[in-house]
Amino acid sequence: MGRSPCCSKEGLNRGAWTALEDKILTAYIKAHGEGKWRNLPKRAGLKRCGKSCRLRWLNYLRPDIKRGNISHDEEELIIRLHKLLGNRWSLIAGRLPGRTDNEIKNYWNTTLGKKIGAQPTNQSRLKSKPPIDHKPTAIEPEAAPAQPQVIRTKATRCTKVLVPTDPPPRLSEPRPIDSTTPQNPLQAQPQQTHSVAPWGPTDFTPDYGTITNSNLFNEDYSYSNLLENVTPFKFEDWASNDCLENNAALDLDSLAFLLNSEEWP
DNA sequence: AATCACTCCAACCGCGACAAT
DNA sequence: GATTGTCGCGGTTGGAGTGAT
Repeated sequence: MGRSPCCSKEGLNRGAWTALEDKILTAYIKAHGEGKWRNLPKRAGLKRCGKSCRLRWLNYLRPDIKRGNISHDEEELIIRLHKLLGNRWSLIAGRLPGRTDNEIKNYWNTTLGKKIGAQPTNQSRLKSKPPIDHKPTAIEPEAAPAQPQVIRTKATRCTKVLVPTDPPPRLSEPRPIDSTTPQNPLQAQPQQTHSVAPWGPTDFTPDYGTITNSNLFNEDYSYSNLLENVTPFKFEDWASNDCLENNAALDLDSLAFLLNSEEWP
């Protein structure tokens, strides 16, 4: 494609961030919000490139970040989601509140990859080292498939969202799934990007075609994300949360079903 | 105590996708 | 439709920390 570098690297700090830089970045984002990463360093007075600022904020400075001690539940969820999604760390991280894609990726490469006998993504560094002390664990699949089926979802950006002033009507009944509706909402749906919210102000017609595999997961203003924003849920109860009385809930139920399914790879 | 081997994780890099022009 | 700018993602690397010899 031929891209110019994201920023001139001359005169910029690199490597580990100092406490002062962290403080400046945090203060700036608290005052002005996230975004406009390219201009942020200049405005904030940081000698860093915008990308670096973004990464530092997202992976380390964000106030909602949970650090360390990945619980057994989280670990299990990561493994299941990885089976389902492959190395889509951002999507996996999206289902683990407070965890970052980088953290999950690192955790996978250093811990889980060995635990479940999968190839770490960082093969160049680990290829010469066989997994040490590889003992079966409770979460280890008995016979890992040679080629796990991975659904290649695609996260898309959705920057323009029309949010109706009225909330979507609550559905009293789940929509019957007809023969043309994929049983797996993560599968077989053409990629769609919404320029408006999936419901209309007066015409809310739930459809698996409007909640797609991508916007089910991405962090944009997707329907499911809006619901999450209204009622944040913990992943432990994400499939049973009462606030999800609509097709987003169905999608989450479907996902929960898939993750719990023995047949799913 | 010194050295080596290895692990872990923060940070960097390159690229693709999308929006704006 | 082509080009340019920006953002976000996944892969990779550097180096600090730690354990083994």
